[in-house]
Amino acid sequence: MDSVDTLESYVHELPLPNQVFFALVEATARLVEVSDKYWQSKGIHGARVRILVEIMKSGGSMLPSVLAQRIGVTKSNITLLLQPLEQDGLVLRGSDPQDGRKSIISITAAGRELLLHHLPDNRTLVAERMQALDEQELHQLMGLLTKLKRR
Amino acid sequence: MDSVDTLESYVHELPLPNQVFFALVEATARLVEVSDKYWQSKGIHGARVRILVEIMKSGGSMLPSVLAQRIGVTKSNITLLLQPLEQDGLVLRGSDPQDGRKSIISITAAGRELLLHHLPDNRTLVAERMQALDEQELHQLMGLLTKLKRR
DNA sequence: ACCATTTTGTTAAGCACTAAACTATCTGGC
DNA sequence: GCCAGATAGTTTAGTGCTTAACAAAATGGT
Repeated sequence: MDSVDTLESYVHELPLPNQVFFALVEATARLVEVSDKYWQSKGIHGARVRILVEIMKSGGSMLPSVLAQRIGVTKSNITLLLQPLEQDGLVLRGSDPQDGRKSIISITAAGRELLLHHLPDNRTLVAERMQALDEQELHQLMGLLTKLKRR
Repeated sequence: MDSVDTLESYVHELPLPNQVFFALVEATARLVEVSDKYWQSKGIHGARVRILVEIMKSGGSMLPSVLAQRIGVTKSNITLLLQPLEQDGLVLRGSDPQDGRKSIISITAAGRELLLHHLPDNRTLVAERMQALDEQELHQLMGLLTKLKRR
């Protein structure tokens, strides 16, 4: 078996772990697309919504740096994402009296309004796409993903 | 229970399908990062490797348009991805004598070389990160993902 | 045989993100 | 109390992708 045959068969005969990897990527991409398209259709920037949600989870206000870490983007990106949010009055920027470097970002009434208005629909939409799995299967999947994350 | 409490609890008490959704996104992002970092460390553009693999899967040559569809990017992106591949001599652009619009992209010996040299390592790396799951669990996960994709 | 329509690929402009360099502020060791 | 280093956030330049407008070539109905 020369190298040509080796490569040819190699790209076709995928080991199980790699098969699962590609299946994960594909399945997730489809679901993310559903969610993204929702926000897109409403003219809302999905990543900005995640900021609002994260602020809510932290009790209504938090630092840009923590925000960046939680959401998994760079601090420079957070700067760029916060600008229009502030402009649109969805978040408010305060300053930490103890530390002049820090900005305390808090969600406004308008920000909460946006979440209240759109988040349920978005989540329902995503949940609908998961209906292929029943509750027991969802728990099973959750367990496997948790295990995968832990290693 | 006023709207403030509603939103506050809402962001914390995530329904199971949405929990699973976020777990999927997170787990997949980690795995993709592993693979991406590999190509990055080798100074190779990951998306371009996917093109080479896809050409191999199609028997050594294919059209840019089909490539775009298989890989899941736009045709304009394929144009941009193919340019450096051609420049580096990893693919070759031929023309279809039957249809002057079409370009037939084929992988070169150098392209095959690149795959032979790097693909096994990359796949091993990804597979290692899946070792948290045994074979039975991998089959289980694969089954759930397939079911999820089908609907 | 001709022209409207479709298809293939490229070009141009723009968007979301990153990495690196920078500014401003704070901290700890002396 | 000072200053070297660390930390928070911004700015700038660049990357990878998309959408929209485009050019070239093929197709099909009349």
